[in-house]
Amino acid sequence: MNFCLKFTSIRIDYWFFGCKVYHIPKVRIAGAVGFLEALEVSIGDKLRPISESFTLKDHTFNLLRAAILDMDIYGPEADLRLDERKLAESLGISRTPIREALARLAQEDLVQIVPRKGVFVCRKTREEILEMVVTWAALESMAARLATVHATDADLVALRKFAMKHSSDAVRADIEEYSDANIKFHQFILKLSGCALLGETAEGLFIHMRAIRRRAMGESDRAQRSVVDHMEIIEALVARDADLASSRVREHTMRLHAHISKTWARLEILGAAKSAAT
Amino acid sequence: MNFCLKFTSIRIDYWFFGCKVYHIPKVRIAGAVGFLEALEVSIGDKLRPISESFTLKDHTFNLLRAAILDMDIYGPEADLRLDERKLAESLGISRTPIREALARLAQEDLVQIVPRKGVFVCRKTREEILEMVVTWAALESMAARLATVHATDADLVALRKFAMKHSSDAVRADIEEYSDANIKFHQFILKLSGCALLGETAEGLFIHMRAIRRRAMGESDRAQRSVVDHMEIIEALVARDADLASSRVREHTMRLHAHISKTWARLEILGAAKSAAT
DNA sequence: TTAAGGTATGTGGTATACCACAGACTGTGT
DNA sequence: ACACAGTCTGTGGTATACCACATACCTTAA
Repeated sequence: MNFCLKFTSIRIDYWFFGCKVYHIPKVRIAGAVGFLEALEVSIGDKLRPISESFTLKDHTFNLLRAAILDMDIYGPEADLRLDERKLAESLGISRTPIREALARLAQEDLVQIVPRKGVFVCRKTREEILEMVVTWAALESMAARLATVHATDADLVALRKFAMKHSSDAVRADIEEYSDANIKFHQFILKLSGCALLGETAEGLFIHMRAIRRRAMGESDRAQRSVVDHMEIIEALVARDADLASSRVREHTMRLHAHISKTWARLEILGAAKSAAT
Repeated sequence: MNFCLKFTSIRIDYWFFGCKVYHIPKVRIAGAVGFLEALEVSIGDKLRPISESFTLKDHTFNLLRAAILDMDIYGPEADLRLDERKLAESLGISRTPIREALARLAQEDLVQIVPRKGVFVCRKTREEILEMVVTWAALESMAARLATVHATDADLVALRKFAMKHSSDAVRADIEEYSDANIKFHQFILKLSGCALLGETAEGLFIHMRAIRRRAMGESDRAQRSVVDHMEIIEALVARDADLASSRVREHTMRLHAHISKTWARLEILGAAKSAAT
């Protein structure tokens, strides 16, 4: 007993505002059993819109972005140079899509393109990092304010559960683990705001913030303090107190700001070398 | 009597962190008068570092950006299509730098590149605009908070002077004029924060906000209300009251949010059509 | 030995040719 | 009339060739 899938036709006949309207035919299953002839199964259900117009430049962009995120940007021996031709060769594609990806990365301030000199991954100066922290604080404190209105009780329960689950990491001084959870906590709040743009805007800062938070977390008793702060933030959200939630989030992040401002001097030096190279 | 400028040499001999260290020679002015031989004038003072590496792609980027800003994006008959080849022809350059400029614009969400369909200027949906207003409010209210610390008294005097100078525009219902001044007022506050990134981040939203504010300004008595709000903001800044300044700025911008939310239905329709086309 | 000049090489910038696909148009058999 | 299929043109995507400039290196004359 065998089956034969027979397509009478699959054609694109109409376009509606740029969206394909396929003619999905019924598939007749012609087999040994007569009454199966009548059985018609639409395969349309199993057809996804295909990989929506995959392009090398987008792929390259995401690839490079992820690669930069993984790099130890602030390591003393980090290779900050990106060679278009080498990238092209190792990816097995031409320079064109790579250049467009790099152009986008440059727009995001992730890399700096210096004509006829090279493409360099951007290291941020201490001042720039401090400004990122401030901007992050601005976004997240607004997010907390909105969250007191838009978050459901269930959301907040989930947030508290998440925070408590990971508080033990901080106690165990499992920095690496807690650091990731910490970041997710803040992204959680951004999401609860119901304003996607807040999260998206913060996302651009996030790449650098990730390295920063991780580094700061290990210093002094910041992890323990962080746990307390987070709990207080949750309390304010649960109480639906917009002003309180907003200011607690802001102060929490600005404590990171103060910490960096006081503690980190080395970055300033690195930054100075970098800006001199510009 | 004639003079002859004789360059003994202008050479680039050393490179320091990518920065040229020129050998700027002394110029000997050889003329009829003997003692002029001894006179040495450095022409180094008149040498600017040349137009720092001008590139077509950057130029095109700025050009297109400005052009889009000038467009009546939300007009019913606006031509949202950008044709790479036509742009290339009218600018007299090839497609390559244009594509890279477009890639950057796409990264800024100013245009949308649809493979094999076209490049389209992005119209924002009403929801997206509302989110931009919220994000703007977040940034500017933080800026106001910082401004209470970082702005000098002179800065605030200048701000007040600026606001008062243009308040008459609002009274005269000179919307176009006042609208521009209004935007500058807000950018002024962002600048006074001393945190450049806040301003830069807001700049991305600004292109759309400009069209929005202008449009909203003409509706109901928003211009008059705006003048009052601005003055109250200035008072709070002068009083160095961070919480008050911050919340007044936020509430001022969120009033725009509420206004748009209530009033604008047409954009929703336009937006729907646009997103259907995606 | 030193410094001015020439030269080779590597880099990003640009122009161009060609591709695959979108989607409208035309024809053709029923 | 209508469904179906072939075809043609326009679009962005990609590969490639070549350019001008940056810069290290070599040559040569003082």
